[in-house]
Amino acid sequence: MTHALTRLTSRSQFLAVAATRRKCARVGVVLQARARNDGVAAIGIGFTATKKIGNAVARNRAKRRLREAARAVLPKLGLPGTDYVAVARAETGDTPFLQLIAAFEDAALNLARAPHAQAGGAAR
RNA sequence: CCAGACGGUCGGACGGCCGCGGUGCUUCCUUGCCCUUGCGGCAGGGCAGCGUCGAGGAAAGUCCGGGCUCCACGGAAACGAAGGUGCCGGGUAACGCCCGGCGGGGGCGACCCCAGGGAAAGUGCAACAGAAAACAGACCGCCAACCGGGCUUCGGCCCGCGGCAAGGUUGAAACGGUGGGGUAAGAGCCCACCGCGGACGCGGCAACGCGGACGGCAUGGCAAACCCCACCUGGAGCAAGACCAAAUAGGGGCGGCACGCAGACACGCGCAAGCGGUCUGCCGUCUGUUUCCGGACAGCCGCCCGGGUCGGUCGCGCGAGGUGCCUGGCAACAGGCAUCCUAGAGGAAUGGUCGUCGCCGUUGCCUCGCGAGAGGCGACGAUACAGAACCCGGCUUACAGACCGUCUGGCAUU
RNA sequence: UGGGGGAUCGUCUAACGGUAGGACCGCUGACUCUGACUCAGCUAGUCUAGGUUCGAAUCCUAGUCCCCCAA
Repeated sequence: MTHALTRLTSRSQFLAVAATRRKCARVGVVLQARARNDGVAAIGIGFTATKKIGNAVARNRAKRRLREAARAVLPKLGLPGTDYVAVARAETGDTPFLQLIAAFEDAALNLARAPHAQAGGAAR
């Protein structure tokens, strides 16, 4: 089954995902996840690249490659109703693309195995 | 052929597969409004299909100049503060930019570099060294002609009053330089040449250049020290600004309901129960510091209005525009004609990936050649700087490489 | 995006345009049986590149990096 992808844009959305502390780092990508628990099945995805990656050209290129990887992976392996944030790393721009996709898949599966409800409703 | 100078152009190509943004048309779905209720009209949204367009020479740094928008000011000018610019002429909407010229410096040369106004308006600065660092002065020195004194072997010697600024030393810099005359020794004291200043003449729009009577050396340096002079500048910035406009809270208005308890009444309506009215006491909150006393507010629901946040729309792509030709001009540039319309995103599109090729470097093999080398095939590596964010004119900085034109120096050949 | 400020030994700081000074740290030596304290000495710096000036940490220009403010 596949689900529609919606883009995360605002700072508050990124902070909400980061606040769950659920992340998985692989070569070329750090993936964060947060279950929204709002009944909407769509998968949210946001991309970010820090200045450590390089200049604007390098940052945009890293985000574009992550978008392509997310488009290939998340409709199959992403959990419905979950927001993901993909963080670019220094090697994102020149990792072979198949390797980048494999890393993305591995990270998505790893986050899917972890206890789901606890991570999302963690407002303590 | 080698080395170099200047100006300009480009800055990977093609093809699969999968995608993104704008826009036009079409089918379908959908929201709101309007009515003449119809596969109606208007405005908008969405999926899909087809067509079409989609980063740069610096998009960068944000160092200048403008457009545009809002704010301030009645208009204009002058003065002042603060900041900036600074040879002359021209170009430009404007500029700290560009072009041409002048002056100074560098290079054999093509050519390159220079914040390059004023130091006789004033204030100030120059460590150390040195006698002295800017109204000159005299440390080491030089002199013994004049005046005075002393000694004397009668040649002269010494001292004082003095004269001098040539020589020495230091320094980044020492009050013109060289030579000769002159003198007691000296000194532009005199002369020649050089340097400097320079009335005036000539050329040039001007900066300035050429000549130069005469002067007799004056006016040392620093203004990217303060400063003086001339000229320029109101402030903020598209996150400017304009419009539409949730939920919640609060403001204003209208309507409806509610408007406590007890007591009294000769009040109104009603047959009555009762409802309302007036008065007194009590109760809630706030307030005048407290009491007394006085004042104010009272709750709920619905609708409307204006402000306004999240959000959205516009601003936002026809312009000091590009290209070609002609005309004027040394040029920057200007004018005319023709022709073209060419990105508009919003965490931010213009790509991701694969293949083939090109280009460059290293290297291996083969062929040709006496040789320098040339060609072919392959392997590996590299393929730059960098992403519009309101727009335009400049400057600055970054950049693998490729190409074109003009010119200079050298070598060879004719 | 716009505005403002800064850069000096490893760290924190001084320095009218004239030899870059101090404190802490580090190292060496002395003192001590040893360590600490103390004393003496040493090492080490003007962000980068140009320019003005006789001379630049200082003045000017360009660049690099950092910090702060508004939204």
